[in-house]
Amino acid sequence: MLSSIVFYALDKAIRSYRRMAQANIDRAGLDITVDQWLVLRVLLEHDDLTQHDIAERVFKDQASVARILALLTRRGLLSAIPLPHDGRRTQLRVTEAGHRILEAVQPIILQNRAKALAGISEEELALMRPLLDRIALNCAPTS
Amino acid sequence: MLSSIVFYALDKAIRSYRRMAQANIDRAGLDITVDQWLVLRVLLEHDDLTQHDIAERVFKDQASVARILALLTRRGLLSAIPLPHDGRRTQLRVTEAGHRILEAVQPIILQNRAKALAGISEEELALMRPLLDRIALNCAPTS
DNA sequence: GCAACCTTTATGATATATCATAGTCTTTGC
DNA sequence: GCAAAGACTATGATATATCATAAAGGTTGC
Repeated sequence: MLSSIVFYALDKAIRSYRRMAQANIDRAGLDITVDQWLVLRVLLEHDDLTQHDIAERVFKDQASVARILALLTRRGLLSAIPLPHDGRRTQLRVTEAGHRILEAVQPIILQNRAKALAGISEEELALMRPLLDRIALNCAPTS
Repeated sequence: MLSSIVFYALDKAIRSYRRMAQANIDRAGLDITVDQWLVLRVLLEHDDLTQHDIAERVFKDQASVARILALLTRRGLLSAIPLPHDGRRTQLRVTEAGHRILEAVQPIILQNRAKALAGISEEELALMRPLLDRIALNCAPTS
């Protein structure tokens, strides 16, 4: 039965990609994880998000985001300045070091994607996308 | 660019599925994780595997498998009897309690898969499979 | 038989995933 | 304005992911 192994293939594909991506970042001597990169990337474009907002965008848990933000801040890739109008939140800004590492990682990410998708056409990707979205939708808590 | 978001959709689909699957197992009052279930399921059919063999089958790390096995044993779902011909290894056998929980989880897994794939045809799945396999192959360390 | 090598397992360190909850701050209803 | 409700962040507990390595056992060459 095909359905019984689709999830295994899905899991294997995404895990393989993540391992390869991380290995290539490491190999370039860049000290950042794929997940940290993803969050930092989001903050580059939106610096007024709550942890919950960030979590939604990167499809993670708020608790995971909190810990990733703490790590990014500890590593000097992110600065967190208290917001005057809300004592709970902080203004998150990618630092200079953060910008540098984002720029250094960017071409590696593009290479990784190209390598992962070698031999797959845009048409095939276009076929796959709605199916993946449908699975996510089918599994969503509210549905 | 489609390629830039395929991995996000992939990640989201598999994470959504895993969350839903775990939630349904929890809701049924069954105290086991999806990963533990997966490993236990493999051991049901093959009880002569090394941790490395198991890791390959479930696409995990040997270290992860070692910890999952320790947990399964600690919970009484698995028994580990030293093998006489190799002092490093043990004979892993699913216990009675292990069999019971596997049987209880099985129908839930089937429901989960059905729910996740609602509205997707076998033909569409058949299209997706080779693409996922191709991604995994493209990302494999040796390739 | 022994040394070198290989296999297998266990574990330390760190990062992430998840749930639950505590602590703090803000908003809303009245 | 105050109390209740809600929003936001931090953190504890546990599980998994990954790399590296230690520890122990097995195999091979000689």
